[in-house]
Amino acid sequence: MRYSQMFIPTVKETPADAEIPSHQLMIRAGLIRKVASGTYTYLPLGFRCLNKVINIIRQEMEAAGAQEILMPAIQPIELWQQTGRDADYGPTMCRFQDRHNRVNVLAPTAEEVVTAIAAGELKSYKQLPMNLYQISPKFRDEFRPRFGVLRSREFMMKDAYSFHADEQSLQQTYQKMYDTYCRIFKRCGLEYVIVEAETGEMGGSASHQFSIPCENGEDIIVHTEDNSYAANLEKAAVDPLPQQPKPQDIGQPEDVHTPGTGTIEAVCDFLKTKPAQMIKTLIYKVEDQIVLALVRGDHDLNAEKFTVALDRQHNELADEKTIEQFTGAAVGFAGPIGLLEKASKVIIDQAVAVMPVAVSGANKTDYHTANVVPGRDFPLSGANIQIADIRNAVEGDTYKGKKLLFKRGIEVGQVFKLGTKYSSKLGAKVLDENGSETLCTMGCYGIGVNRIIASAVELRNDKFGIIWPISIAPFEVIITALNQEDAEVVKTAADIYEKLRQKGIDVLLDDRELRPGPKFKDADLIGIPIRITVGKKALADGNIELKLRSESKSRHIPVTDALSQTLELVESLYAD
RNA sequence: CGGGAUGUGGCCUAGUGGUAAGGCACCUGGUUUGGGACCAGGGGGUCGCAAGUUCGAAUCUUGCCAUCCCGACCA
Repeated sequence: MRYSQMFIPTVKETPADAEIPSHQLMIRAGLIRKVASGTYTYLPLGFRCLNKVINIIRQEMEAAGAQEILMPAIQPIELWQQTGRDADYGPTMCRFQDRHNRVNVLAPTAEEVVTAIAAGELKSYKQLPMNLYQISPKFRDEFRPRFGVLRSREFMMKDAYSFHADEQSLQQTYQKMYDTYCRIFKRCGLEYVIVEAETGEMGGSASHQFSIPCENGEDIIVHTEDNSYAANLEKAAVDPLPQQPKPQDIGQPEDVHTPGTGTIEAVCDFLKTKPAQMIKTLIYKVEDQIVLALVRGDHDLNAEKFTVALDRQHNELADEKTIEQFTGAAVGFAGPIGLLEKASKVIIDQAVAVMPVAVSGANKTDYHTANVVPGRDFPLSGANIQIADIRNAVEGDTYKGKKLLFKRGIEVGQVFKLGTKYSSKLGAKVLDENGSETLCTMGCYGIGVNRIIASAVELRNDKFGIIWPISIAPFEVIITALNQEDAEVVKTAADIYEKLRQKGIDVLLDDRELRPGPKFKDADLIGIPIRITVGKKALADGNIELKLRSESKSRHIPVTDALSQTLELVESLYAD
C-alpha cells in the first residue's frame, strides 16, 4: 500500500479519556476510533492487525482439526432459558424485542446455539469427536466498559466447541486445544502464563486460563514462588489458617450502641477495633431461600468459591428489603447470632471458624455485638451449616504450605471442560457402540482477539509509539521515501517496494509529500518492525538505510542488497 | 447501580457575570526539506441539552444526557 492512499489518522496529542498505554496508542496510531462507550471502529491499520491475528488463529485451529462455521449474533432467549444461563448472565446479556415482541439476545457466546445444532444433527458416536469454531463479534453489556478494547461491549472472539462420546476423547481434544493455544500466543509474539481457572457461568469440571502478565491487567494471577501452583483469584485456594487459642476469660456477648456505622470501616473507627476482628454477614438469595455467608471483616467473599460451595446454584446478593425483613435491622447490621438458624443454608469461611473472638452486627439497627465466640455463641456445624474456603486469597496466605504471590494479567484465552451441562439440557445425544443413547460430552475454547492486540501494544511500546511483533504488525516493512521531488529517490523506493510485494511481503510505502520529521514520527508511532529509509544523502553513495523499530541504530546497505537483506531480516524476526 | 470528576471548532486546553480565546490539525500562496518547519492569508463553534436567575450566562441554579475515574457477579 501507498501511505498517500491510505486512511491512517495519527494524532500527536494523547486523547484525554484514554488511560492506559494500549488505549492511547491504538487511538494515536490510527488503529481504532471510539463510536460509543465500549464500542470501537477498527480503521484500516487496526483491521489489518485484527486480520493478522485471526489468520494465525484460523491456521492453528484448522491444523488442530477444528472446522470453521458462523453462527448468528441474534439468538432466541428460549435457548438461554433452557440452560438457565438467562439468569446467570442477567443484565450483562444484551436483549431486545423484535416487532413481534419476541425476546432476542445478542450473542455473548454460543454454547446454546451450537449444542442445539449438535442435538439436531449428530446421531452416532462415529461422527465424533467434532470441533466447531467461529470467529465473530460477541456482545456483553458490561457494567463498566473501560481500557479501550480490553473491556468493550462488542468484541471479536474465537469460540470453539467440541463434542465427544466419552471423557477420554474430551481430554484429548482439551489437551490439543491447550497446545494449540500455546502455539497461537507464541506466534503472536506474546509471553503468556497458564493458570487454573474457575468455570464460572460456563459450568463444567476443569478450566485453564491463558493470561498475559501485565501491569494494567484486570485479572489477578495467584501463584507460588516456585510456580508449582498458579490460578486466577477466582479459583486460587488457600490453606486454612491455624486455630487461634481461645482465651478463657471472654465475657458473654454484649450489644454495643454503634449509631450510623453500617460499614466495617465505620464500626472499626467507632469501636477502635480492626477489620480482622470483625465478622461480615452477607445475605444471599438462592431462588427464594436465604443463604448466609460469613467472612472475616478484612476478607472479601469470593463469588466463585461461594457458588461452588452452593453446588453451583444461581445466587445473588439479597436486596435491601429482603435483608431488612430477614435480619430485622437496617443493611449493615446483620450478625450470626440467632440468624444462622433462620437461614436455609450457611457457609462459614474457614478463617471465621478459627477466630477466638469477634465483633459482628447485632441484627438490630445501630447495634453491634462484641465478645462473639464462634462455636460458643453461634454454631459451626449443623444440618444447614458448612465450613468452606469462600474468600479471596490475600497477601500472606499460603497454599500447600507455600507462600502465595500476586500479579496482574490480561486474560486472552480460556479453555473449559463442559461435560454434559449443555448437552443434557438441549438433548445432544448420540448412539454409542452398544446402540444406547449417550449424552455428548463437551468442551469449549475461547480467545479474545482484540485483547491479543491490546496486550501486544500494552507490553511493547516506548515513548515514540508501538513496537509490533512482526507476526501481527499491520505491515512488515515500511519504506520511508524522503525527498519526494527527487526522481532518483522516488524511483528507488518504488522499485524496492514492488520487489518486496512480489515476494509477498506486507509493505507500506510512505510516498507522502512531507518533511522527513513527520514521516519518521508516524513510522515510529505506527510501529512497523522494519523500516527502509530512502533519501538522497545515502543514495548518493548508492545506499539505503535498514532499521528495526526495536533498535535505535540503523545500517547503510547498498541499494542492490536491499531486497535480500530485508527478506533476511523479515525471516529472522519471525524466527524469534 | 453507588461515589467522584469533566463536557468550549476534528484534537489538546484557557476563560468563574459584560464582544468566545490560544495551540495543534485543516484550506490557499510562498519559503523550507534527515526527526512533528516558517511567513502571510482563510474556513470552521446555538460553549453537551433543557429550563430558570439576571439588563446581560460558557460562567450562577435545577433537571436531564454523554464521557471518564474509583467501587461493587466479569472474557
